[in-house]
Amino acid sequence: MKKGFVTIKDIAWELKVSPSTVSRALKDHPDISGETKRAVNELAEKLNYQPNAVALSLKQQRSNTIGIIIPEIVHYFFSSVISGIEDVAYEAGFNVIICQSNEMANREKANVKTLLASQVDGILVSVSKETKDFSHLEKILKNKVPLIFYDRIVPGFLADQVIIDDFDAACRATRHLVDSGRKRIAHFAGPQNLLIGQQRKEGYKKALEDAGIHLGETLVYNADNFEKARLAVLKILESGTDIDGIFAVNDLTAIGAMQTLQKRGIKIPNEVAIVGFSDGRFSGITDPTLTSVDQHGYEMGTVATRMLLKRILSKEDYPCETKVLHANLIVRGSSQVS
Amino acid sequence: MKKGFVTIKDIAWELKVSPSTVSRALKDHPDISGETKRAVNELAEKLNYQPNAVALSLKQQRSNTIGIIIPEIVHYFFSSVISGIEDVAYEAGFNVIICQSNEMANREKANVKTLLASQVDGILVSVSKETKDFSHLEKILKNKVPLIFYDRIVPGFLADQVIIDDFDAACRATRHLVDSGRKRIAHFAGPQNLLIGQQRKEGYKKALEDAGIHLGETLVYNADNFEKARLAVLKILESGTDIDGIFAVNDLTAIGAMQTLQKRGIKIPNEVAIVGFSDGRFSGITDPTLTSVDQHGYEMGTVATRMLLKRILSKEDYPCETKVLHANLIVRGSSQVS
DNA sequence: AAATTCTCCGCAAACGTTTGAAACAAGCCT
DNA sequence: AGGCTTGTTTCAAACGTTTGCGGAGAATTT
Repeated sequence: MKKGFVTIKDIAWELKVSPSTVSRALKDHPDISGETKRAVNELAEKLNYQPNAVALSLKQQRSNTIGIIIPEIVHYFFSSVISGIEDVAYEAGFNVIICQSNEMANREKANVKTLLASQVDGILVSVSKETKDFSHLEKILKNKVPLIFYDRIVPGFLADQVIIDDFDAACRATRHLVDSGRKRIAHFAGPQNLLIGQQRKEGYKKALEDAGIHLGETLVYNADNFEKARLAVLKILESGTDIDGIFAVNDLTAIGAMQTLQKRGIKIPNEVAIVGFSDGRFSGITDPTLTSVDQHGYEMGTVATRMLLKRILSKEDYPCETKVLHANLIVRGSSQVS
Repeated sequence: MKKGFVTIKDIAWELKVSPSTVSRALKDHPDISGETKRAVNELAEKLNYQPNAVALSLKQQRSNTIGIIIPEIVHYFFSSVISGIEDVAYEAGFNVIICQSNEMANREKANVKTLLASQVDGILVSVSKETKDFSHLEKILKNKVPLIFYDRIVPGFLADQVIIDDFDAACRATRHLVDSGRKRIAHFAGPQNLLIGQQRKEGYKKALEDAGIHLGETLVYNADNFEKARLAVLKILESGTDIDGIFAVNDLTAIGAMQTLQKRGIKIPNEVAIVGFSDGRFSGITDPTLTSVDQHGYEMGTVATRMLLKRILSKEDYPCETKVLHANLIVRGSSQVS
């Protein structure tokens, strides 16, 4: 009464039957007479009865809740992953608890603790950039809670995972530049201690090799944000280096490069074509619009969640799975001479 | 054992004491001898005991979880609100369940149901654009669950709320244009059935009146996205309407306007100055950078959560509160002749 | 008429934890 | 010795729900 919540007991008391009868009536158990069922359901409806999910969790040792650990929700990619997760989870009757690590290892550790204490039935993790030690993740498995990595995985860690084929996507992005006739394509690369940084660079190199363009790393620049891109472009211009295309590790970098080039009067895409990678929201608002790789965050969320639910609902153990999602190249104005 | 979780009973059994003793020992109850306490804590540590949050919730009729209903997480503003909420909530030992309404009324209704079933201790709501009927929100209060509105409120609904002073912010944004010498300032307005649409337009009109510029609504255009902004600008140019400033209802609109003007060779900010509103992520990557209003999403999240926690933790009832946050105008290149 | 089956329902235990009250032992005061 | 207090521990009930088992009564079979 206190909290204003109607319980099975309230209904039982009102109808002068036992709680067990009410429970069974509500779930259409064959042992209960039609008469009783009708009365119970009617009253439940009238009193607006809502089963207490907490009590249920305790009873059946299953919280019907899954936990997400995510680096930073403010990124378009990650928030679309969340949307995918939520949709599948709610569809299956699961709640979702979201924890942000904010790219900090100890925060991530605390998140794991929180989620385990909440008795989540499974956890989806994208590890923070800072995470070096994985004992907290091992603790998850030790507690027999299913764990799925999405996007940012831990190489060698035995768990299900769903990732983007960064290498292939980078390769196709670069090939697109090659196919449109570019020969001197630069790469603005991300940090090489991160897998995505490596993979995207390797994809770039592979595409060039395949095309018989032997540049090695002579046109690879270390630039993974707006400002660094600006500086890299200035360096290119000042050194008189000849380029006719740029494949950037992310959209912000691509946009920084594009603007700096434009300011110097260089025409995009005619003189230099540009391809970005994945940050989603920006590609439509630049001028010209930015060719980029669509990382399919939403799809990644749905796939990862389905893998998790499968683990949760299956009784027996089965080997770890890895799903590789293919990213699409979305060709827009920055690489297409119209 | 099954789930790999250590319970108080396991510890009790191992130490041949009762569960109650263990429970009290863990919370340093004075009734328990130092000897026992030490033994219990030691074993708990060793076995990696984690209190079962679900059992706790059931026992103390408090889940230590708060629910958030949010229109769409992918917007920068909303995701920063979430960050603010999370930080304060976790600080206070509360979990957070996030539900997206995706701007759909019936989805929002389902969210309320989910959250109530999860026995959340309080709910933070930003209503969807579609919501016309508020019975589901009333149900929250009927169940004596505290409810706080943030950003998108329901006028006349008796609940705590925290909002931005849109009127004032719009007024200051417009005044900034006036102060920099602009006389013919257009407003690209949002839908007038939404409060923010109205308020921002009124703020615009107020600033002009204050400055003795009597334009009425002659320069108000209905445009609240990238494409509509493009069309509105074309209309202005074709009709030969003279403008030297634009205050747009959001950043995307501002950017659409800016690009279209630039394509026609009009210099920003020299010929037309532009001010946007709030979408956060875009303002730094345009050329010139975009003057805009910072909505302080993170702060809104923290403030709203503190209000909620106060409600949850206080025993007695007190009148509803409304907190109005002031938004900052961030002056950048699009309105400032350097 | 007795034995069996069927229909419907309640009892009690369980999930993990907390907590008021009771129990027990030991030590102290009359 | 009986009555106190003091210190430590256990008992039992409770939170809301589910579920195996048993039981009462009626209907059916033998």
